[in-house]
This record gives sequence, C-alpha cells and structure tokens, in this order.
Amino acid sequence: MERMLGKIATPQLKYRTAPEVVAEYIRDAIYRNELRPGQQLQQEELALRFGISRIPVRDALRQLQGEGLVELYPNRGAFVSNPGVDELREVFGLRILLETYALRIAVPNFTKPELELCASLLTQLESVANRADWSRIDQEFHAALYAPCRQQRTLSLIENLRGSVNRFYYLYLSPESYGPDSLREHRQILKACQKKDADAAVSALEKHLRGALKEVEAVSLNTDAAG
Amino acid sequence: MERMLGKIATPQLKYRTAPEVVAEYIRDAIYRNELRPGQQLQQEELALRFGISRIPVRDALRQLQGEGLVELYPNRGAFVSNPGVDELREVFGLRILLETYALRIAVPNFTKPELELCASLLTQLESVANRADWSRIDQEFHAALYAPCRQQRTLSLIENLRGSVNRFYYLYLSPESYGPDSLREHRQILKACQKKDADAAVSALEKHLRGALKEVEAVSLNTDAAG
DNA sequence: TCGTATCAGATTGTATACATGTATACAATA
DNA sequence: TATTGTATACATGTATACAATCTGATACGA
Repeated sequence: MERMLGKIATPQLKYRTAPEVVAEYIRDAIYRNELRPGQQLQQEELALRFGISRIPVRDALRQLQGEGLVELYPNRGAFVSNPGVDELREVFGLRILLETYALRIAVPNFTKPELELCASLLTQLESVANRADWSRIDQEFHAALYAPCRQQRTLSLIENLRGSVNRFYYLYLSPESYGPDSLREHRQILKACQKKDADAAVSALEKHLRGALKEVEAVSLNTDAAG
Repeated sequence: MERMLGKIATPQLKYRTAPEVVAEYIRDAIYRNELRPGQQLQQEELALRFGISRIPVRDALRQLQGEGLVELYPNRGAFVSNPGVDELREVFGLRILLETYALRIAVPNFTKPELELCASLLTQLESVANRADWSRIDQEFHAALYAPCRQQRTLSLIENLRGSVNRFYYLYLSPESYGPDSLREHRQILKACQKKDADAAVSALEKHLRGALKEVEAVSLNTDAAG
C-alpha cells in the first residue's frame, strides 16, 4: 500500500516517444556540427528520414527551440541557431557563473566513486584520437564534475549553456591545438576536488573557461569577417 | 483566424502565431495562479476555448515544457509544474546568483530614463490595491532593474526562473503581509542604483530574495504537510 | 537598367480523422 | 474483503488532407 501511484510519475515511466527520438538526433547532430549554424531544418525531410509524419517532427523542433538550439520563424521554417560573438561572450559569462557555482557546491559532496569516475574520464581524454570522442568525453567529464552538487535544474541549465556554445569550440579547432592546455587544466581541477579545495577548483575552472572563450572569440571574429 | 490573432506583416520579425498566443495565455494564467500547480491541462478543452484544433495547442504545451512551467507525460497529458520545497530552494539559489550578477552589470549602465522608469514603477507599487497588480508591477520593477545589463539571454533566464517560483510567493500570501518589507527593500535597491553603488544594490537585492525564499519555504512546508 | 508587380512552386500551419495508450468501473476470483 | 482481470470510455499520438504563407523567378512599366 506504500507504493506511490498516480501523483508521481517517475522518470522511468516516461518512455521514448517519436518527438524525443527526433529531438535527440537533431541535438546530437548539432553538437557534432553535422548540422551547421544557420542551416535550415526542413520538416518534410526529417519526417522522411525517420519514416514519420511532420507532426512529431514539429514537436521535436519546438522542444529544441526551448533549449535554444533551434530558432523558429513562422511560415519560414526552423534553423540551427547561430549566435553572434556578443551572444557567445554572454553565454560564456553565464557558464563561468553557473559552473563555478555548481562546482563549489559539488566539491564537499564528492563521493569516492564520483571522484574515480572523473579520474577515469580524464584518463580516457588523454588517449583520445578524434575530435568527436574528445567532445563527448570532455562533456562527460564536466558533467561528472558538477553532478555532486545534486541540483537537477542547475545541471540542466549548465548542460544547456554548454550545448549552445561548445560546438563552436570544436568547429574549427583541432584537438592538437587545445588538447594539451585543456588537459592540464582538467588535471588541476580534479586534483583540487580530490583535496576538497573548492577555491582552487573554482579558480582552475574559471581559467579553463576563459581560455575557451578566448579561442572561440578568435575563431568567430575570423569567420564573421570572412562572411 | 490569423487576422484575429493580430498578425503583423513585417517579414523579418517574428510575429504572433496561434501556439504563441495560447502559450502566453497559459503562462499568464499560471503566473496568476488561475491554473494551480499540479492541475491537468487538457488539449481538447484548450482547443475549444481558443476555437482552434489540438495541434497548435500541443505546440504551445511543448514550448511551455521547455520553460519549465508545464510537465508532459506521454499518453497521460500535460500538468502545471509543481516543484517541491527542494526545487524551490534550488531555484531561489539560482535567482540570487543570476539576478545579483545581472544587477551588478546593470548598475553602471543605467540611463536617466531607465532610473526614472524604476522610480515610477516603485511609486505605482506603493499605491497598489490588489494582488494581481502587485504581482505584475513587482515583476516589471525587477525587469527594469536588470534590463540595463543588456544581455538578452541572461534576462530571459531570470524571467524564466522568476516565473517558475513567484507564483508560490503570491499564492497564499497577502500584500499586507509582505508589502511593507518588500517596498522598503525595493527602495534600498533603487537608491543604491541611483548612487551607482553596485555592492549596496546587490546586497539589498540578495536580502530581498532571501526574505522571499523564507516566506515561500514556510508556506510550502505547510501545504506539503497538509497535502 | 532598375524597381515593382505578379504568379507558380515549395514549405509551413492547421483541421480532421484515425490509431494507440491510459484510466475508471465493474466483474471474477481467492 | 481484497485482489486481479476485463471492458469501456476517454485522452493523447500521429497520419493525411487542405489552407495560408513565403520564396524566387519572370514580366512589366518607369
């Protein structure tokens, strides 16, 4: 009789619907830069690819609009969002604010398995071959860093902000260029977490993010000027 | 029907579509507590009320899901989100973080008209009669405080977070109870902005928000216990 | 030549109809 | 009586069909 029925719908009860599958596909494709900023997303084409009608595709596009990855223009269509340099700066400012906030809360909460997960991901990062793997594992490492803050909404916001701008980081840069610096900074952050030194961890993370912003700015300014 | 919805024929700008109208209606109704937390939103009923089909209603619900005001459960329907005390605390933490961040950037950027707008809204707040007006003008005052930071994405995030929790502030409390304290704090914030004293402004704002959280916590704990 | 008007094709927006999943009430059983 | 199985009603999910709108190209006039 103690079963919680009705009122609370556990996440496990949510199963994958067509719009979610489509949204996830498009989201990943945007993260991987298979779909480029500014590119149009046609409903019919997506519907054909998934063998469904346009209705669930529209649902998926609406959801992605809410996440800021897609912009919808009435009667004109959906486009992969293409933020300008100013917006990139703004989002990085928010990322520094929120990610340091989450990390500071997380540091005292780390469990041993959580620290080991971070260490494992860092090891994987060191032996990564291609850009796609780097992107994915880098994402997982950062998520593992913030997870111990145990604040779901905060984590969602961070993931959203990262998704909005990280694709620009990986778009024109090669792992050879940013890899070494990034790895060193990752090690500093993790070491500080292991020592429960929140200030040091936050400081290293902020430096990490400011460095990333610098590179994205340089790339964006060039590509904007080029056309 | 497009005409009834007040379409504007400027090609470059986004104009109001049916889903946006419906979304705005539901959003406002949630803010005003006409739609209560946990309440189900039936597609057919909404479609009938607006004289449209369920398709644009579904679009609106998807959008509101992205804003965190509505939760969708496959094959079961849409419900007004009903965060627990923990989530309310989390959101208030984020509000303090983001609103003080925005205000600190805004303070040095205030123009004279912007300061006058804040002063005008504060005057209106002092002579407000009913709860709905208080809620609306309070919202406008805070928006006017942060607007000079000139960061659209930041402002959207703040509005979103405020919308997620403010309805609980106005749900069971009367303006007589929170009005005097709130007004005094508002005056402190505005005075500091006029003096370009960012530290003082941020400090007063943080106190303001922590006070609001305390009241919401008290109310939520009671209602949770009551069922 | 340039700008404007207009029309066809393409794409999106919405209504309707049908398929599927869920919840409630009731019957069957232990 | 409490639990389980089943039927029915209802709400949601999706496909199809049609209407509204946009885009781009062409024709026309200044």
